[in-house]
Amino acid sequence: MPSRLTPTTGARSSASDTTPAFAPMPEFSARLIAWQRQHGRHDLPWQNTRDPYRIWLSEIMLQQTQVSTVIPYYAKFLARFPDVAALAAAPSDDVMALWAGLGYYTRARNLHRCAQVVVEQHGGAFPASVDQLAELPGIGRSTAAAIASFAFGARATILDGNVKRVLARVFGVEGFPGEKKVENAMWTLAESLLPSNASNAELSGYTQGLMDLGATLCVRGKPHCSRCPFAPDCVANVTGRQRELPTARPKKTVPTRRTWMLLLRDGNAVMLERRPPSGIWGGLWSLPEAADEASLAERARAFGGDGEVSALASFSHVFTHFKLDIEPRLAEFDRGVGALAALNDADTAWVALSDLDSFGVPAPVRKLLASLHGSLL
DNA sequence: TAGACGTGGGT
DNA sequence: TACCCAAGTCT
Repeated sequence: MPSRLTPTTGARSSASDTTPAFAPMPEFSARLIAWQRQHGRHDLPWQNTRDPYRIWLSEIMLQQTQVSTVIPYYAKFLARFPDVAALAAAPSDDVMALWAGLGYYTRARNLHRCAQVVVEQHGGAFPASVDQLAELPGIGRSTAAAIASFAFGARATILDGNVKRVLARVFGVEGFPGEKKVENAMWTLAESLLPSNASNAELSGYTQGLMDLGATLCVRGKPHCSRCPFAPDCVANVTGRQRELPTARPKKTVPTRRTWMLLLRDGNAVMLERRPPSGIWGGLWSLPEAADEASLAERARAFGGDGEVSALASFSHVFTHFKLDIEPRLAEFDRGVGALAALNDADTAWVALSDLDSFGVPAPVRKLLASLHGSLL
């Protein structure tokens, strides 16, 4: 029986609800499972295991982050924290230091908290249900489904960027998927596509297939439709609208902020300051900042310097939602290495440039310090 | 609910 | 170069 792939507009009960309902494709899951078995990815570092800890760790790292970026971090974490108990027992600063450079640092704080909750409230074993998983810090609806599916063979759908792209194209879902209304429609569609009578292994393969199809064939730029199992039925392929689906995010001009950073140096050591727990780079160690040149000089004096600062090359760092112009200023300090440690407190640390790896430092700040380290050698 | 929240890779 | 955005969650 050929399936209907066009939107059945106006099929909803409410007349004011203009969201099109999409007819399910009965053989969608079977086709996807078969494709995944033969053409999907089977050798990623977090595959070929049912260990919820390893699966959970990978899923958190993979949130908004590409596979190639995650791989080295995943290896580092697993080597240092082989199980959830080891992670739960670690000092927060160690977790942040290991996460530094991966971005979205709330994930690291939630990762640590989640490990502690699993140990203290679940006896060290991750819960098997989607609902219980979704109650844990840092685990939302999609990640809960991924963990439950991979670790326990649960019947639950993910809805990540891959799935949104696949659904938008195959079923012709219009509208920016970041918009709540569109996302809700996609959740409903994704739920309707889940296989009804599948084994645990098939359900894991189905979930992996959704990700693999989006990541390897149904890619953003130029999808490889000739190899896709859904090509004959895909709305985007049939109508040549691969470039228009999914609907792009509305353009917005990103504002620019400016900050002055104090590079207080004493010999081979620099002073780091702990950032507040929330906001950009929350909980990381960075350079002391000020909103203008004069305030920075004032801070340098407060730390015991003579107020003389020299300009280093300015640079900018682009975030998703704003651009940050950074004005680094160098101030020399001369107390001698032995006296520096006595100046440290919970939020201040004099650190040897060679020891930066043991602190969680934002990527652009790390680069700035690395260039200084290089120039001192 | 829309905005905050990083970084690096692809085009 | 500049722009887009990736295995999303939280508030």
